[in-house]
Amino acid sequence: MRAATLTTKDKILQAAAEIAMEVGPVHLSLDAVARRAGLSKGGLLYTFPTKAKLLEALVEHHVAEFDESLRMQEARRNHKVNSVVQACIEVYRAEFVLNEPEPSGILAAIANDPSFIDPIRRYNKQLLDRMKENSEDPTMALIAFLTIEGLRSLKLLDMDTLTHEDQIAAIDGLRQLFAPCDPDKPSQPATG
Amino acid sequence: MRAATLTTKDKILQAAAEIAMEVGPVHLSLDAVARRAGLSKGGLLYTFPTKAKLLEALVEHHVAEFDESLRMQEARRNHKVNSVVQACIEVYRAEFVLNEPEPSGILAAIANDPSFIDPIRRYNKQLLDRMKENSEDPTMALIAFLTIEGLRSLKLLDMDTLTHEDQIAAIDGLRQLFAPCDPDKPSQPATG
DNA sequence: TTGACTTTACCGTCCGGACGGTACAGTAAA
DNA sequence: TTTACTGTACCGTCCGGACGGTAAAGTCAA
Repeated sequence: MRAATLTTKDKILQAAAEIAMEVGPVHLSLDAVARRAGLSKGGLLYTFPTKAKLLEALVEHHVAEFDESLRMQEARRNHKVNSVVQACIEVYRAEFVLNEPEPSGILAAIANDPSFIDPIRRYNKQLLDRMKENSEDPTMALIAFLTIEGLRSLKLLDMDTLTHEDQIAAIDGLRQLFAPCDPDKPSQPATG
Repeated sequence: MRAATLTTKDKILQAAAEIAMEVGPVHLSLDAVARRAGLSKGGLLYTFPTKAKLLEALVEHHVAEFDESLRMQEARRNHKVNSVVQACIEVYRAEFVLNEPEPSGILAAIANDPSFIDPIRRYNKQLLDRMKENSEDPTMALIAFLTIEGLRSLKLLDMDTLTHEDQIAAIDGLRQLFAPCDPDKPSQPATG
């Protein structure tokens, strides 16, 4: 487990996600992943003993990354009203601003076995509950959740339905809908 | 081409979509589809000469069905403001109320070849444009589009993140956000 | 209305290739 | 000496698709 350069595991995960997005999850072969990651098939099988383990890791990695970003955003908003929704918006916004192409590879996992989605299912359910609890208007929390889910799904499927400007407009629109309207915070925070 | 009972083509399409959702698009084999549809592999290949043609038909079918429903909903709302957004909401609502499980199979198509998504890409782009043009507030149109896209993606991935009540709440919430607030139409139409 | 022919809608078999996974010998750094 | 691989060779299975056949339904002239 090195830290300076990209871990072998990370290289493999990234390669797998890229290939899946390029040629489609069906044609995601271990041979191709190994080649793209710059190691042999033996080396790949050494790191991930089966294809299923690789796909599982893909999903785990995706959830873990999102959760980490979310908790960071939440931390700076001490459980105030709408803070979970706001944090979600900001996580998506940060991804978008950094222009992460995010070929997450979860599509590949699901395509191989629908049950790989279970962790995401659980995570999202829990996240939505927290959003609703923390919000003034549970229905608006739902809509916020779904809007972000919509944005994420478009990215997941590599759809350029929204232009860059549209995406900014959507994010800003969401932000305003859930902006803190307290007098002590007259406008949106410029924290990003 | 009979009309009384389900067409062979439709049976195949349905079988393919079902299998894809059950075992994952990767394991969608022509043999399995043929078996499920109640014919031989030869018969299947007679109807769809290649797997690609089958997947293409899956996507086409999906888009065509949605478009038909949408146009019907639009027809009863003569180009009034927000009518496109409203129509979209009602189409989703109708699907939901009828409890269509919609194993649409487009995931299978995309999984086999990402370029199969192109027709959907084009369709959605055009739809979003129409939504924005037809709406008072383009940003809110965006949010409506994304919310519905969120709902659709959850269904596409077979996610039960939202309970039945949540879905109703989300749809009703959307409806209210885009309800005609003209004096001549004081409340939501009960047309459903 | 019969016989000749075409079209439609399949069936069953087979083949080549791709893929997941195994086995194992070797190697270079730490 | 262990860890983290490389590289090669190979196995068994599955799958897409080609192909040859066939039974029934329709067409049409005599």
